[in-house]
Amino acid sequence: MAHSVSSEPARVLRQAGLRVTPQRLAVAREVMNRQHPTAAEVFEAVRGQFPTMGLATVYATLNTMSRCGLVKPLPFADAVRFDANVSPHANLICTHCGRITDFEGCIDLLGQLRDRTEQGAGFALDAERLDLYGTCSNCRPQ
Amino acid sequence: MAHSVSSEPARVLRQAGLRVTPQRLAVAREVMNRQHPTAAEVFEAVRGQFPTMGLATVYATLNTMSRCGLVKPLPFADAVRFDANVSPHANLICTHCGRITDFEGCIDLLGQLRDRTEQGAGFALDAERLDLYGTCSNCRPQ
DNA sequence: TTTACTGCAAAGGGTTTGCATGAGG
DNA sequence: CCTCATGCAAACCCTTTGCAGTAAA
Repeated sequence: MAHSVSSEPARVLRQAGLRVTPQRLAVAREVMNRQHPTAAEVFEAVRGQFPTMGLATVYATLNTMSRCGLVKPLPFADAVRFDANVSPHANLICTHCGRITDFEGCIDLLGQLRDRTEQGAGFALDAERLDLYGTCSNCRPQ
Repeated sequence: MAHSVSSEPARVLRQAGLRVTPQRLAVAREVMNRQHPTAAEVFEAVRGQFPTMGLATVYATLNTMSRCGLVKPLPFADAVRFDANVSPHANLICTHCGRITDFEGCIDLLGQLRDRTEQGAGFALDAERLDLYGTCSNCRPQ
């Protein structure tokens, strides 16, 4: 890779036409490095570097990034989580430890889904949210 | 069918071990007859029959039904919607008219998903939420 | 310099809670 | 009868809004 890992968020922000502020960089870094964090979790992680930063700024940044397609908001019962992976995939949600991991091994099935809804219901598929609830490998008996 | 349509909700409630009150019957009827309503929508529909009924009672009933597996809560950005169809299916969400319709023609794909997550990530799938965003047949140009 | 982001406080809105009353089994 | 549902109001908490100050480009 030509760029350092730490420059990735800056590049992504700039490319979307957004102003690159230190606060935004921190938020972008956290949302990209963590697994589907909430705004509060990003806030907690970021306030160490910017003690004066407000939760409203975190929301503003995450909403701006959502509007630009850089992250995808996932409403859950307790709060909205933000997914930095905006390409088609499934979210594996462990009901024991709560961890959410991306699963890419089903992109072809999402393609089939597109055909099915098109032919079966005349529905033109644009995007999808696929949450799979169950038990992850760490939480299984063996 | 042996039972009248109107007795369905009562039977479902009783079978789950829940007390059958007139208010609960009304809530159960609405959530089963409507397409993924919010608590507020159920409340609006039910208050015609029970003017003294409170929104808190609607929430209490829907949460009780959720706990018993009679409905499935679907958190969205604006509010939680309740799905009376608890068997595996996809929710077709039209981004133009907002209508949400069930799509059952993908149960086999959900089965494949189970195998994929099992073999690909050691993940034991229990339940899923599949929301498909797009344009429904009514909203398409022909 | 211009435009947009930050930060703080207050408001908004969906959902829950507490408690007294009332009804189902 | 005993337990649980109802109804009302207030509280909760996540999220948004308004606005003055400030920094990116």
